[in-house]
Amino acid sequence: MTTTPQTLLEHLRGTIWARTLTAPEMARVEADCTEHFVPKGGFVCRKGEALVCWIGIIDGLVKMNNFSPSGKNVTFTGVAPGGWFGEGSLLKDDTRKYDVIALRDTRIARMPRATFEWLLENSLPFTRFLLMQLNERLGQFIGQIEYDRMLDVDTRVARSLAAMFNAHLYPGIDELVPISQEEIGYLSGASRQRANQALQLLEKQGLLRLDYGGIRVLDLEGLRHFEAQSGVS
DNA sequence: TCATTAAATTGTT
DNA sequence: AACAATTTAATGA
Repeated sequence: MTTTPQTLLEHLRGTIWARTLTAPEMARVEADCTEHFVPKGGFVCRKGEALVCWIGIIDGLVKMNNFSPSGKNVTFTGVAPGGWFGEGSLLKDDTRKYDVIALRDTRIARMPRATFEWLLENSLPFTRFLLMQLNERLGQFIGQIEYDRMLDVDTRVARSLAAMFNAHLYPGIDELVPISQEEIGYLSGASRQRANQALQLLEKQGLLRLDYGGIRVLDLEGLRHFEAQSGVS
């Protein structure tokens, strides 16, 4: 089983955006990126911190705590191995708008801001990747604003998983993500029991399959558009 | 290689 | 939250 990338370099070469870079561009990325370890429960970065890096997840799992301007709306977004985040604040030359917390022991990669901006100016495919990712996030937020019944745990679980797989699935990586149901509970703000219940519902609908220690996504679109059903059909 | 044990994860109450 | 059942990982013969 090839579950986790072993080295920083291997991971960088396996990401979606890296595959579109030229050799010289890739060489600089590999030279500039550094690897860091964050223990379970630790902060990858905190709200209000100065922005210095674009951060990617090599191994482990983190959650982003996003606060809406109104202050109360706390939305959990998980980032799985292969996902990168922080570009929004980097582009706006702003401080971070959220806390990022490791749900388990996690290894992260940090790309210095200068490298990020250099890529942005020199690589069109990289820019295109960022546009796609920003658009995905925007769609998430709109969805959460539009439906005020986002209280449905089933829906939240489905959306959380779909969001993680957007970044993870494309390059033909495994559709199996090693994440325990307890961690899914953390991500969607529910108890483990409730997460289990939601997952079983989603499995019944053929959107995913439950494995020991992991989830296998069968229908990403279905997950993304899943809505809780009020009645029996 | 196979059997036993321990640890982690999951399903249920 | 607590319990039982199941799966994986680890250990030793």
